[in-house]
Amino acid sequence: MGISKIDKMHSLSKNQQIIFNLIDKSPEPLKAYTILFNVQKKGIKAPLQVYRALDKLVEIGKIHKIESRNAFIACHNSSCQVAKATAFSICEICEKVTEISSAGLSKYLAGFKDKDGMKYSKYNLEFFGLCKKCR
Amino acid sequence: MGISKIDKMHSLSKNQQIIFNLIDKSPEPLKAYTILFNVQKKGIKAPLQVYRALDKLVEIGKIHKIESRNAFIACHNSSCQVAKATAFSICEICEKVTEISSAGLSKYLAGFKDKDGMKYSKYNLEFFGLCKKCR
DNA sequence: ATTAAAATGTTATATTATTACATACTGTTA
DNA sequence: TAACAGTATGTAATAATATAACATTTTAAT
Repeated sequence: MGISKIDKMHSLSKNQQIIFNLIDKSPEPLKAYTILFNVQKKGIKAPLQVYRALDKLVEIGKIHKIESRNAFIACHNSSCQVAKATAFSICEICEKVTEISSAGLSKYLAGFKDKDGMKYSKYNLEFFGLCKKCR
Repeated sequence: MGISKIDKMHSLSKNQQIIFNLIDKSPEPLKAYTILFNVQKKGIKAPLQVYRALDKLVEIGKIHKIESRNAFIACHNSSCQVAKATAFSICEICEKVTEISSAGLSKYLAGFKDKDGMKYSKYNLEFFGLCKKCR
C-alpha cells in the first residue's frame, strides 16, 4: 500500500490501556461486565469506568462492538483506523467471532447506494453461520 | 416474480397480533418497553410477554430487530419470509430506519464467501448516515 | 378424547447501560 | 507559570434491556 499515512497518535489513558489489553489478548469477544470483573484487581471498580473506556476505544477504532452480542473485540483489520466499516462472521454454535477483511466486500459496501442514490458513511455487517469446527 | 410460493400460514396468536399491529403501524422502530407500555391497556402486563412475542415475530420474519438500537421494525421487504437476510439504513440524527431492498445487495451478500471459502446462512447489515431531511 | 406443541401468566432476577455530580489530569497558549 | 479547555477519572444511584423458573391454558393434529 505504499507509504501509509501516519496514524494519529491516540495514546491511551490508563483505564483505556488496561481494558484494551484485556480485550486484545482475549480469543473471544468480551462483555462489559466480564471486563469489569477482570479489571477490578487493577482498580477499575465501576461499570461506568468500563463503558467510558469502551466508548473511546470504539471511537478510535481500536475495538469494535459486536452489536448482536453486546460484546467487544479488538480490531484485527489493519486498514480500519476508525469504526466506520466493520464486518464479522459469527458462529451460531460456539459463538466464535472473526473480523472479515475482504477488499471486495468493503469496496462493495463503501460504494453501495440505495435506490434514492443515498450513500452511507458507516456500516456494520454481521454474518451468521457455522464455523469450520462446528460443522 | 410470477406465481409465488404459498406463504406458510403463521396465524399469529393474540399477543403476537397485538404487538405486531403496534409495530407495523409505527413509523419508527419500537423498543421492547415502549411496546410494553403501549399494550398494557390490552392486558399484556409483563416484559416477558412482550419478549416472547417479539422473539416469535422475528423468527417468522414479520419483524426485524435493529441490533444497534435494540428496537424492532416491521418487515417491509416482501421477499423476506424469514429473518435471514436483513439490511437497514439508519439516520444518525433523526434515527429514521429504513429497510433496504436491493436485489444487487442481497445477491452479493448471500453469495459472499470469506477467504476460507466459508458461506453464511444469515446476515444483518446496518448502514449509518444522514437521511435526506437531515442533510 | 388424547396428546404434544405452542402460547400465556406471573414473580423474581439478571444483564446491560446511563445520569448526575465532583474531582483530577494533560496539553496548549497567553 | 497561570489560566484554560479538553479529556479522563471516581463514585453512587438508577434506568433500560432481557431472561430464568414455574404453573397453567390454548391450539391443532391425531
